[in-house]
Amino acid sequence: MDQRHATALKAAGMKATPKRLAILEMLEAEPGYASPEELWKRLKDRFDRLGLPTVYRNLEELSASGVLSKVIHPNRQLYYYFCSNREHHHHFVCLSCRKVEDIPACGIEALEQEVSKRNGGKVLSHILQLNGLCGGCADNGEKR
Amino acid sequence: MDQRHATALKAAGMKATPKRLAILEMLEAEPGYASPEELWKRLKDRFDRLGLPTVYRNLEELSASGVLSKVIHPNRQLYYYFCSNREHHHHFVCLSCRKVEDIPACGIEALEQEVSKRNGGKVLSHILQLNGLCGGCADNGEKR
DNA sequence: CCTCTAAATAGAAATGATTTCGTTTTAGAA
DNA sequence: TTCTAAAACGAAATCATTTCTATTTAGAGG
Ligand SMILES: [Mn+2]
Ligand SMILES: [Mn+2]
Ligand SMILES: [Zn+2]
Ligand SMILES: [Zn+2]
Repeated sequence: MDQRHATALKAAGMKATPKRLAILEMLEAEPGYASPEELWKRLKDRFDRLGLPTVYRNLEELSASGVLSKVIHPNRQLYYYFCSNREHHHHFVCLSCRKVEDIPACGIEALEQEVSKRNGGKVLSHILQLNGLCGGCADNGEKR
Repeated sequence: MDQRHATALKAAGMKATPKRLAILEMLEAEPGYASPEELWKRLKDRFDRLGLPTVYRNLEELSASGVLSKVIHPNRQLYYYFCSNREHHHHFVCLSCRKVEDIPACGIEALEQEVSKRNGGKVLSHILQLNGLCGGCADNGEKR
């Protein structure tokens, strides 16, 4: 049992079930993001029974509680990844190999202030994602 | 017939059909974003026949050619809006009243360079969106 | 260790936004 | 006016995601 993940789950107010731990282990081992169905196919060998809705539900709950992160993908399907960096930061996502890399800083704070000042609005959240090709994929002619 | 929109369509290599012009007129009059079905319901009175797939198709094509913009919405459904500012810029989207406001500048360029330099990757596109409540909605206690 | 209960899961079925497809209509070039 | 590729129709399909009800289980409390 991975104590780190069990602790993270408890901190999020969630029970540390074997299936949740398995999902976290699998996504942590992954360098990039994965879809619910992919994770399900790879995990269901390790359990007598594992429903696809359970994977969907847990990924969403884990994402909502901040244990996992969700990708905003052009195809509008759901993908999740694991990032242990608790600081506020953003990610570079490779659309070819799915690798997710940290972006150390962003100038969002200035933008938020600008919005508040100019329009009187309130920024509740922001999305900043760079899409492209990572070093490896840019070298090959790959695309997509 | 709105010559500006007809010209924009021609510039995008698309035929200036009455339905496309109607979609553009309606979205331009809108202060915020709208869903395909909403637009369809409001437009089909003005045409003997107007199919929902036609609205979906045109919105997607207009978005792909840059005449319209697409919202990245938390509920993962499709929404589009019209913005005549041809400069590269981003938007503040109110999740309550759907208003879309321009964000004059962003610090993305520095980030892109950082990514290219550090990881050797190539940024093909980026998503930057601030979600929240606009001035009017922040005043009332509204949410959602 | 037991007990107990709210939380988690199973799995079949439903959902519904979006897309597909074969046919018909039309914009606009010639 | 003619002609053709593009656009639109609209019923049907798609399929990722969610819902629902019954069953199981994590873990708090004793
Ligand atoms: Mn990260
Ligand atoms: Mn704009
Ligand atoms: Zn890559
Ligand atoms: Zn608002």
